[in-house]
Amino acid sequence: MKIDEDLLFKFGAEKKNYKVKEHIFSEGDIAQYYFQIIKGVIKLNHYNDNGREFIHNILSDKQSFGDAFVFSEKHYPMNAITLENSEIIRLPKNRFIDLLKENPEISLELNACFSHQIYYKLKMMQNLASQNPTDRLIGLLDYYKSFQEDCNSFSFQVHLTRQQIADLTGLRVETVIRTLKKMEKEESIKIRNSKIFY
DNA sequence: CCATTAATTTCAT
DNA sequence: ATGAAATTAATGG
Repeated sequence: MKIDEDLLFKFGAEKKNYKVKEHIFSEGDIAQYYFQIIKGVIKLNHYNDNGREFIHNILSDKQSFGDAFVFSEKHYPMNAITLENSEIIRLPKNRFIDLLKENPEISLELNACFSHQIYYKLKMMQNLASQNPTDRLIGLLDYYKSFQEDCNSFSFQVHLTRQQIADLTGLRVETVIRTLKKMEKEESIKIRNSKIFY
């Protein structure tokens, strides 16, 4: 989701700068803001009982996060942590709801975004249930490519490290490396200087 | 350069 | 086939 920044400010949003590795919110906090990235990269993650990290999503410029939680009184089930120094706009949730009431077209657009998110979350879930590492990777790549304009094959560079891909798919980094190589051989992806194109 | 981080390989299970 | 540990490559200051 992307809302015009001036409009957000008009409704009382504030801009905040975060250093790399800072928590924007943490698991257990109550959602009180709509967040949108002006510039930077953040990850939404969770640590399981063994201390292993699972990344729900990695987001960058012009993308929002945590939006789904402002409509309920739920606690966040995950952390939001910056991966780079980032500028982020935040709008208190009641003001955000005012904004939506006065701008029904944005409200509709938000529904479209939720729809997109739910669709891919569901697909990711199905892929994660698969034993086949290739399926999990393809699912992830499709998801990231879905934000991309250009749908030509190999036109999309994946800006994720091997480790991040592993944490997003529940695979080990070695498995990711081995599977990517196999996929390159099968020509479903291209790799140039370790950069992945899909 | 040196230090840090990421990618890949090795090796044991 | 998989993952921990070791090695090698790249990135950044």
